[in-house]
Amino acid sequence: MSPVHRSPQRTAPGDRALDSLGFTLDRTSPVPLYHQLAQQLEAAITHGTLAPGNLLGNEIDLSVRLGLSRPTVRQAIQSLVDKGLLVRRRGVGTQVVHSKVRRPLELSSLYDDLESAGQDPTTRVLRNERIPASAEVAAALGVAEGAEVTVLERLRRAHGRPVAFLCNHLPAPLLELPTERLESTGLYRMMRSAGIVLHSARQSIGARAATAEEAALLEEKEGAALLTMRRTAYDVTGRPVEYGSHVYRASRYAFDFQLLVRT
Amino acid sequence: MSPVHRSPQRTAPGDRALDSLGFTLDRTSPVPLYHQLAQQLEAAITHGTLAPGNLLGNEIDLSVRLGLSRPTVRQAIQSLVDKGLLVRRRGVGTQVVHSKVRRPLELSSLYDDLESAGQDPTTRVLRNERIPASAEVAAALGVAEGAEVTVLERLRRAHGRPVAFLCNHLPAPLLELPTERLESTGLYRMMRSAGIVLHSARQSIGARAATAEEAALLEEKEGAALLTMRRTAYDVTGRPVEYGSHVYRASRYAFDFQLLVRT
DNA sequence: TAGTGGTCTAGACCACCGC
DNA sequence: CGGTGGTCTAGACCACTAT
Repeated sequence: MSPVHRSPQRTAPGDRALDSLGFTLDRTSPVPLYHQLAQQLEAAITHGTLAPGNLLGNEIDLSVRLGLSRPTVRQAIQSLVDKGLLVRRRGVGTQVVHSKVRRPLELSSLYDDLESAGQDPTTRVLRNERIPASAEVAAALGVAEGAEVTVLERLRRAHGRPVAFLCNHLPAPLLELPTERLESTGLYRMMRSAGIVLHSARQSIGARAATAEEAALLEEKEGAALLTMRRTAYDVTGRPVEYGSHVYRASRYAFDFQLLVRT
Repeated sequence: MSPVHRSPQRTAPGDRALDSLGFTLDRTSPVPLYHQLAQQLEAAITHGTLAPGNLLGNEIDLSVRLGLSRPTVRQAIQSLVDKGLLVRRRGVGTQVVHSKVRRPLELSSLYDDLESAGQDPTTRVLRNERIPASAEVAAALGVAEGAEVTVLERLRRAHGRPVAFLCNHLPAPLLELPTERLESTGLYRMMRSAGIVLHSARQSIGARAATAEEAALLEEKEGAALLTMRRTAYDVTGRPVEYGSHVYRASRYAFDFQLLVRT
């Protein structure tokens, strides 16, 4: 006479695939329970164990089966809804979204710099010095004109061919940027390990024709279409910590990302 | 001997500006309490009543003062953290982010089509008919090649001058798209009022040189740099509902948005 | 050490959906 | 109508930060 009664395995397509999944929760772990659950659900979705359209089963049953409270289960589910992997509908249930929708995780070039820098693509530092801030840079970084800033110019290659020219400015007192580490580690990783916690960035993506210098550097013809990106990044205190001005070879690069619709 | 004791008004800069704010909560309203609170907090931030750097006061006090439970207050605060308006730090408190960080709400061209279509910018429909799907369109929309799709070609102007050429394909059975309504209402609004609930979109932004036809249409020179955007939009069931292929005059248009860093 | 947000529990009632 | 997620409560203990 258990308080929970599992209905006789409904084999209708797209139903309760969760029943047979073995979830393991470690209450001694420092990882929050809702996060452990979310990770395992996400893995099950990624591996196809939880197929698109599958219902997750109602939250009450789920919490009883897992030995968790309902709010904790909801928190796990909510995090996957926020990632776009699950959809909740009142009166219906929670189901896995169809696969086409969730292939590229999201984000744009900030992610690119943040994670994949110095990997498959190689980056060569062309310039790395401290100079007085120009009016434009000073305004973007919120420092006084003439204040010392670090200027960085880098050429990024993929498969041996140029992809982008990156110019970045940072307040000089913020951190040291030895060229060797920059080439192997990537700018954002270095900022993070220097204790700088990023909060957000404002970006503007545009296009224009290549100048003669840009063309030479990127192995394009003068006047070729280039993709441009300007960005100011802020840390959690709201202080601007980086101002970037990048140009990409449009013939070899595009910004790919996913948008979730705010409901 | 009240269980909560309010420390003597600290007047240090950036502290407890919330004390004097009058929040009104209506328990008979269909609007959730956490949402009412979030809206009023957001308004206070937007109007500057809650200045950047201001601490919000701890969640326990706040919930007592408002007559709400702590989880409800947390839910309100969390929604503003997700929007990038507030920052929480354990052991410190919750504070308003600095203003530069939060100027443009976020989103890119999906928002543009979703909200601002048919407003200041005017849109002229150049083509609106039903045709058999090409291989490319069929693949993008997940329909059979040759299935009936609606093709839309529009020219968008701002301040009387061309800004973008928009080409969209939709599964024909999805909805009716009378040209007159399209020009006044915008595509996404029409989809929404037809009961189509959007979930997400995959986008790719690139650049290339203008063809002769595009140049003529957009009042640019042949070979001028254009910004391009390709997008597939999905509804909550994961079904593709729109495939768009847009070109923008780079000299008069850029994608502007804010990224929040996933922590 | 005191104060903050982070996590978690065990209930409750309601609104919406599909049958 | 029964089942689902949506909202809300009133506690509890823990981890981190600053002083």
